Amino acid sequence: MGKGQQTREAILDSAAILASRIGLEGLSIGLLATALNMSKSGLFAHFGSKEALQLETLRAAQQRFAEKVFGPALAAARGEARMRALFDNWIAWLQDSGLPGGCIMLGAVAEYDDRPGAIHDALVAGFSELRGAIAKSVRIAIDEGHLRADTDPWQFAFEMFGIVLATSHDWRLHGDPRALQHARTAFAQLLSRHAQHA
Amino acid sequence: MGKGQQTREAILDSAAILASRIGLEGLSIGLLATALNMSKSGLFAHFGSKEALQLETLRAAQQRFAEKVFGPALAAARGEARMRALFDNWIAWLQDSGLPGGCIMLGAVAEYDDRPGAIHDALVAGFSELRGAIAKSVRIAIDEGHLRADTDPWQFAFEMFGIVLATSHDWRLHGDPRALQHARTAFAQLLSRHAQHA
DNA sequence: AATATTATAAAACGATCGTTCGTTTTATTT
DNA sequence: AAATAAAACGAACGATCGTTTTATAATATT
Repeated sequence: MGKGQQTREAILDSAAILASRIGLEGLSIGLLATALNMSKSGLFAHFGSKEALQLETLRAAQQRFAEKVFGPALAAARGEARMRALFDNWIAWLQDSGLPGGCIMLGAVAEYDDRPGAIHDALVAGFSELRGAIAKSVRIAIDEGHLRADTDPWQFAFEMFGIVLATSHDWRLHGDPRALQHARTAFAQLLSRHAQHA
Repeated sequence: MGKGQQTREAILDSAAILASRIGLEGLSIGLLATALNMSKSGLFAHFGSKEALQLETLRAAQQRFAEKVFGPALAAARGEARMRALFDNWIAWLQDSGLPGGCIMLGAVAEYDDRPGAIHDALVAGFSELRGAIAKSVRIAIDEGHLRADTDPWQFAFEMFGIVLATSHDWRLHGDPRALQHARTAFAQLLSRHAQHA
């Protein structure tokens, strides 16, 4: 790996920390350069525009989510076990994504849900893919006979997502540790509500 | 009402529109002044600081939420009917809060959940109060014999909040109208899961 | 070791930020 | 109608924003 690629990754690591705290929009090249003991222009040259830096930061966050949450869940057995793993990993991700300011993507949604552009598009694509992957895991659980056949995968994914969002809210805004128990309880009931009983 | 109060309210109306689109932080006095055909300094004098303007904008949004969502629900009969009214009003609020950029408070949470200060405190207070009010409405429904006695009001409020958050997400980021149906289905099942059967 | 390429730096750009300062215009009250 | 207070203005402040230009230092390639 060349020197350029090396600093580029260091920049993106630092950018993720900053973006998690102040958002993708608030991410400033000046602050980022100071944090890295670099010049603004030297840093800037790596990306060519702020939007490119934001996009790369977002892309890196999406990739890390895939690695830490989705990837490990694929190691679990098809069906209910995998869904439980996915949920557990996701909740763990909320508590510690390795960043001080919480999930970059959830933060970016609030900023860019109504601002057209490349970042908006990347968010839509990412969350659509995520929701689709959840729905798919539901379908697999149905096929495996773990969930009832009349379970609506999209409805299930919607409710699961809601549990995650509420957990994130309570955990981040209120620092409420009960959120984790609430989440576990809610998901257990969501699962049992659609469970295929023998 | 004096002239000052009059323009002050016009400013806050315009500020709500801007803040809903670009966030409380992105709310700029220059843009706001331009939108109102005022001078920056003239506008600024009404509040004395940007943070004061942000706080007033937030406070106005909280008040409008109370008027449009919570207040009307109190007109419904105690218990389940009131909870349904609250939920319906809330979902309607997500679709049209009168602002082009969605709920200001939900947006502000993403910006200020980890930034200490007066805005953070106002958000914590507001959402705590909201959650407490939901829990209270659950307790009333239990007392009225509509919900089972072993229903945990906080758990219920958590799940209800999650449904709202997921609805907001799908509606705003994806513009997905199915979100409304998903929300209704989820809430109906949440209610029936805790329903006290005769 | 010499050369070509890449990476970083320094300085400056115009724009906008929140804020302050006098001053002037507009309302309100006497 | 005169006196007073409130409100809005225009200009400027220092700071920071993203970006561009020009130049130097470090790295890779031959």
